Amino acid sequence: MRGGQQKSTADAHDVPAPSAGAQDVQLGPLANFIGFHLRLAQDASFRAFARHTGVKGIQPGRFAALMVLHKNPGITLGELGRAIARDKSTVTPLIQDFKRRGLIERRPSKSDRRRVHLSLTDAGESLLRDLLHHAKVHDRVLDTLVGGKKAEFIRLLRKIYDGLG
Amino acid sequence: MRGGQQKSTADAHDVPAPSAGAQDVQLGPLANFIGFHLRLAQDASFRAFARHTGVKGIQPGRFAALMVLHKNPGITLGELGRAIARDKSTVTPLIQDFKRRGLIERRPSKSDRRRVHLSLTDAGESLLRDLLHHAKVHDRVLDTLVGGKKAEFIRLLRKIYDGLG
DNA sequence: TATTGTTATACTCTATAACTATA
DNA sequence: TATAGTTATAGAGTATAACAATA
Repeated sequence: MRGGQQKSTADAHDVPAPSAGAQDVQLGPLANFIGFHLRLAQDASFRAFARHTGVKGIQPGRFAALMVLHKNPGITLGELGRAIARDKSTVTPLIQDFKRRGLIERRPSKSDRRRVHLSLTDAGESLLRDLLHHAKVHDRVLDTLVGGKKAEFIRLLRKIYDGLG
Repeated sequence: MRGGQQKSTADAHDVPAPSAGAQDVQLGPLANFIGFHLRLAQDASFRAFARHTGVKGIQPGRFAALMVLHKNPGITLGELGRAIARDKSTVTPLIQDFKRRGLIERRPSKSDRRRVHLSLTDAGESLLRDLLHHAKVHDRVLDTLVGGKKAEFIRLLRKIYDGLG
């Protein structure tokens, strides 16, 4: 949360864990709000993921973008933005950064010269594979925490973002 | 979430909904990652909440801080930071903003003159009640989406942030 | 020496608006 | 007129480090 996010937490002191030291703090109605717990869980998940991959300077949002590029070679900037729910003006600098790092190729469309088709380079694919490994390790921890309820849990999460969209 | 969030979305054009227009986009392993869905759900929830309360310039993080202040009058800045999992240097400007808006009172501790005890003013309590109303409306939507699985769902979210902390 | 809170600073993510070039 | 992408700019949220006051 994507928010707002934070700097590289990979080598940071020790970022306070959500709810750490909050034992003696009263939460009131908050404790019964799905949105509140959703925020804490996402925050924790983000930080944990960043501990794995932050070293590479790639955070969850970037990772998702790379994955979309991998699975949809030739996608345009606008399509990518819609896929990851970000404005095109947010996607442009992201793409520029990827380009600067040699992770993607830009191929101008022949049929519509306004468009640019994007795809991962070998370096991009390689980095993605590496990130995927870390992401799997990370998500295995989440899997363990969620236990046998994973399918149900994802179904509910999906209902939330489909329902609120 | 993380991290970084966005500007007041209350009166914005129409913020792209997560996964909107992503129908034809392939997600690959992402589709099976809890962390990915968690991020989308939190993003959607955040935006929906901001649609309700963004007008007041209060977003989920602020709301949570106000609630903690309400339920724990006299709490210190550091304690508040630990409760909402944010560094003290993040909390200071937050508190200053609350103060500027007349939402809180600062009472220097007698026993330890480094500390400052914080509590909501009448205006702060009033705003909180108002926000609480909006939050309830918002969370009722989430409740509906999640259906009878709410307790289980919150339990899993809590396991995630407790387990990753 | 250690802790509380402030300040200075910097970085990431995000968006709106205005623009260029195409269509 | 409408759309794809860029640029300029701004704001929110976050953190690290250095600091002053106090313990």
